[in-house]
Amino acid sequence: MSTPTPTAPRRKRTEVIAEALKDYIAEQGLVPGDRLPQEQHLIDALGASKGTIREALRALEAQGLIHTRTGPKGGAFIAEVSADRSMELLGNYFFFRPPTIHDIYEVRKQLEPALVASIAGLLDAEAFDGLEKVMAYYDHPPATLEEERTQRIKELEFHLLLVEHCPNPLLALMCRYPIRLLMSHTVCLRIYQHPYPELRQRGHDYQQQLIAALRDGDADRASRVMAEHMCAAQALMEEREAMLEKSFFKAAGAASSPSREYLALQGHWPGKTTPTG
Amino acid sequence: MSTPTPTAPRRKRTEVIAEALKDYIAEQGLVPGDRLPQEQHLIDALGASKGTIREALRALEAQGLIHTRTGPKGGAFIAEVSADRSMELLGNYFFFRPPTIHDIYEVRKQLEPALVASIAGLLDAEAFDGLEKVMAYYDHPPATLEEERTQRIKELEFHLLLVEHCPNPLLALMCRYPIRLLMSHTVCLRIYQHPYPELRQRGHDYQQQLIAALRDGDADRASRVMAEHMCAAQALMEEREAMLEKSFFKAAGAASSPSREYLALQGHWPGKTTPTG
DNA sequence: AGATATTTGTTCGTATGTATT
DNA sequence: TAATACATACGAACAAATATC
Repeated sequence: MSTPTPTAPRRKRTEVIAEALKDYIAEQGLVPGDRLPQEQHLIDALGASKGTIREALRALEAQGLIHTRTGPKGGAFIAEVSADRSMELLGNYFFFRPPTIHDIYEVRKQLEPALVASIAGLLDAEAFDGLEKVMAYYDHPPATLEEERTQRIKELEFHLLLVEHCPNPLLALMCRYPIRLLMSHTVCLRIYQHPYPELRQRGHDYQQQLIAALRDGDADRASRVMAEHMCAAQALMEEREAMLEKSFFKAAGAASSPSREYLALQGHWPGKTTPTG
Repeated sequence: MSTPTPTAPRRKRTEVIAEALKDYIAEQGLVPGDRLPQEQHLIDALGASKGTIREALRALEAQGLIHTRTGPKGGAFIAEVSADRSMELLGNYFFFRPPTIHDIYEVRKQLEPALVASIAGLLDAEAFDGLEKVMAYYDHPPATLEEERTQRIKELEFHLLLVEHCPNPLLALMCRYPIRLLMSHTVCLRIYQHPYPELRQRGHDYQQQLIAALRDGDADRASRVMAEHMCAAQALMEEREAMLEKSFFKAAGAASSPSREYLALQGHWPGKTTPTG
């Protein structure tokens, strides 16, 4: 009864085990916090060696599905995949297909109005308090370029705060991701490093109107304000992007991230363990 | 020298290696198709054992970042993460936060009008041909319940075809995912198994109008048609969902996925609720 | 087509690290 | 502190796949 799987390229034992574990989780209805059988048990039950089992567990861990602890009472535990982890994984998809500023705002423009509509009437005093606290970071012109950049990031955090209250998990993640993209987008970081009084001023105004609408529980008005806000921001950002492209057209060396272990691949490795018996 | 770093959970060697490899990929500017150093080289360069290296590679593979081949000229190759893989990983996030039909349509309603606007004028004869070929599956009332379900799936495929032509990768993925969700959503599958002449008829009409608008390269009209289409579909689906919920309120056994290895070993699995036996 | 070399895939035995009791 | 239970890591050997001759 060995289904030959016509075009299948002979799946690795590790993959099969990983899928078996996933199925097991679904089948048993395991929920976050539950523990998987221990390594030795899996070895016996699946007839695979420790190495293979561990590779499978590593694959699940990379997907954020489990995390492991050592010691008694340790083992592999089901985890609720975090939004951060999911967006990190999403980032891999876009690594070789980087969205442009335009692409990102095209999505924000569609989704964030719906987002605020969905949370109108759901915010409590604490939520409004948090929003206003963030807005305080940019209710005044920045004194330095450093503050300029901080203000831009805080403006984006304002939007992330809104997402927190969205009852629609799908809409929430889809709103969150473009915002995170902007926070780390190279072009944005360049744009954010230049003075841009208009962007701050108009953004702040819109957000005040938005809060007013949300306080009234007026979903439609909130939605309209956000739509305008997004359109204005898109226009300003794209205009700014074009300006920057013209002004310096050379590829500035990317902000050098601190050198890490991979440097060993090029020669020098902090002699950790010399495995010379 | 009491507790070295109380908050640091002491990262596993495997994780460190996995990150090192990721950094290496970024630093070296490797692109899909490029090969990573072979196992033995990594073992030497990173001073880790074969098992550890392999676990790290497995983690990258689970993320869709690499795939490996055996034999001469084999090794670990950089892969372009596929949309399918990304959506699979996204599925993990929503596993414990399942969006409702309403949630899904709320997103589709916002995004798909923008989608068709973005592809107006970009479709060639072949593209229109493909769209009409799919529509042929449901240009007539279904004869059987089986055909009923097939027609619903084909309608969704129509939308997936549109996505293929979207130049905005972010928008494309975000349109694709809700559609895939509907294709596998348990509630949808229940809904799709019941006759629903109106849904088919109206959907087909809208799609014809949509194609006409796209042929004219009229982004605005295409967008409006899609918006109406989505609103109508949402209303019909939610109404239908409510009906079904009333009619039978028991959880029908989910369509069991094809038996995998673990089924053969099911006797060996421990029960879920075995508290520290 | 068949032999061979190269490279990953899998297993086993053992030792170490870490958290619970 | 010691004993225990569990994951983590190492290394050597062997198996399987596949490109090349």
